[in-house]
Amino acid sequence: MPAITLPDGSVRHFDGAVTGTAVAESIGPGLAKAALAMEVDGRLVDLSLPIGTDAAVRFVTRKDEAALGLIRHDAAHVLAEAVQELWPGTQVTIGPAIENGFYYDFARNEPFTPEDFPAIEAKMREIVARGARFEREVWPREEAIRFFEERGERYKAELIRDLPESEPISIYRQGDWLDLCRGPHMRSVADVGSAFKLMKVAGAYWRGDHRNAMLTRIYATAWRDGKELDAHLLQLAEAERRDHRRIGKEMDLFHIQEEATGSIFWHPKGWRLYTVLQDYMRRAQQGAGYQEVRTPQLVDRTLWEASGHWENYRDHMFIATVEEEDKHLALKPMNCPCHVQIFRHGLRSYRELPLRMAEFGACHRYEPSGALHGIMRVRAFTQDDAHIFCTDDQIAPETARFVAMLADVYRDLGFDSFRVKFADRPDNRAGSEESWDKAEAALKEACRLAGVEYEHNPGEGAFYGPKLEFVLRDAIGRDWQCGTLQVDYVLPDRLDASFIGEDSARHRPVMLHRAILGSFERFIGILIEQFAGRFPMWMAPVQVVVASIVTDAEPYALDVADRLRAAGLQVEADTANEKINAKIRTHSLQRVPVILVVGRKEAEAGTVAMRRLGGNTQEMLSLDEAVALLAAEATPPDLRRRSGNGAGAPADSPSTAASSAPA
RNA sequence: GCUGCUGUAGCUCAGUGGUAGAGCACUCCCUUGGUAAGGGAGAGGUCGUGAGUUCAAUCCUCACCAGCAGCACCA
Repeated sequence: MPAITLPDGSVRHFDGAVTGTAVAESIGPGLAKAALAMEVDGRLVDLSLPIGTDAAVRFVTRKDEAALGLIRHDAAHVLAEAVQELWPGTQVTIGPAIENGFYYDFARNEPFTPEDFPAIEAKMREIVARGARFEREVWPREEAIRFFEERGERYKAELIRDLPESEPISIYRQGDWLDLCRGPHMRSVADVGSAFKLMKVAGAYWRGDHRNAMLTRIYATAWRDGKELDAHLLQLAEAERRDHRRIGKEMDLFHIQEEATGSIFWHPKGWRLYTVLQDYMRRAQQGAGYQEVRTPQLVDRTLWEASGHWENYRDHMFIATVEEEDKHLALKPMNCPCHVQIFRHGLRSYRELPLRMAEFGACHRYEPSGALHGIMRVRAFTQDDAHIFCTDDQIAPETARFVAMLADVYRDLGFDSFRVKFADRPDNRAGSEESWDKAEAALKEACRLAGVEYEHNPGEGAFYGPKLEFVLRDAIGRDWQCGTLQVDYVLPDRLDASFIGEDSARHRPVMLHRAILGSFERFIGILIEQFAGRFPMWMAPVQVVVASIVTDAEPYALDVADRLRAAGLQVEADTANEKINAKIRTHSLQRVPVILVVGRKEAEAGTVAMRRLGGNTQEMLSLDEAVALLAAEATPPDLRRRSGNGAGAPADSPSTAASSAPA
């Protein structure tokens, strides 16, 4: 006599086990028609599943977000059926729903190409139109293995073999086709609908392990209706429009060429961006009590052996040798061992702790060729790195202090919120279990005291310690992991760092590795995409262009540019033999935030006609007013706070620069 | 690194087994124009690199390099 509790709190009683379908029908024909699956006590299951005991039931309809996962998973089955119908002999493996869609990995000698997509999509639509019902069956394990092996589906057979004994072997049929699957599924393939699209083909290792065979994967996107599909495709187009590689080219910020793959040639405008950001970070660090240092690029392998990096990352290090000396020097892949060298140069007192040592550390790592990506993933990069040498007791306050600094920086750089992840011990790690216990507990406690809430990210810590990962969300909803804070008991021990305590005895400091941007290269890539190249005034590589209308106004245009330059602005004068329309167009496409137009009128009156990027109106200002206004807008947010902008201005008053950024 | 795709002018791209084309950008000339492209002329490429097939290769084959997508990696 199961009693079914519905989300509105009402309870329905049934004589004996009852399927979800029957429950839905008892509620009403509308729901019976709309229900795709149900949640029984919070677990998503097939409507056909009989409910034998009291339970809370919620029906999932197409309106429900949860329908997305079902549609995508069912669509994956439809894709697999379509492919096997078109190319018999292709082996199926797995095909999960993922963010925005699904994929299916196939084993086939001949890989698929996008040219195959129309045929596959047509076949999928045919299968959806057939509308076969999903039927779940539970098979004896041995029979299932034999069945798939006889059909030459050795991957499926392997999957079944590796399922735990307790797991029932469930098979879903859709018409003549069937697949091993945990479920749940909707009622029939017709529920998949038509809002799906095959996106790309790619290789993928069987079970994600690079030692295994490479399968051929088809990615697809699937949604509840065509409108959602279109919105998603639009979002992809938007991401492409913002691609930092495209914008970097368009705005002449940087380039990369074959002779230095993975390293960046920064052009003047890109380097301007870089130095503005670096200057800002330098001020932020000074304000937060860091001491800046600079350490060697080339360091003998013995130091990397001592630190443990040689053992773990030797293959990813650039090695330089000198024939006369039989020495192996490594281009430093990171800064921490060098910072320890400064720390241990001379006796340290507990009075010096916490000691915050910062470096814009230029590092080189031999990244695998397939990992390189524009300026986001490179082989030569500069970290906004720092190490805090402190005692156990100082971990919590230093964590709080760091998180506060990081939040300020992110806000100034145009990111209002971030998430935190807690990454704990990885499989491949240095240090004893005890030290890991201690480090993880200390970091957790520090988060608690600092009021930092985090998600768990198991097994993703650094090899020497657990870490907090700080994740930004950009203007179009993408996440970027940038900041990090890592607790390290291992390195101070390996490199024998110590300080003299109050008790006159030697003690080991803890090291906190931390970064806010991560690397300048990657972060600038993120900024380019975040702003789509339309930087706030203070970051813009060219802040103002003075455009003359007629030759007579040329001397005045040059004067105006000089005045702005003297006020510290990045300014260009455009006195080319072009119409003003063409100049406006050129500099708007270059995403220059402010264009000052000067003709005869302005030259005579000592004024400028100001036009802002994204607007199509002009404002007439005297030259003095314009210089004062633009210089104020171009002031970095931290300096604006410092100068106070008048007494009593709130520290976090919205910046004019930000408000002038185009919508 | 793995799988697949791509590589032609500064940029975006077309094209052919008989040694190349467009638009934009660039240079010069005309034009002095008031808020997203004024007109004309010119210059610019050993078709990623190296081998092979062929009477003949930018085009076909192979290798390498680089880029793109995904996977794997990311101290």
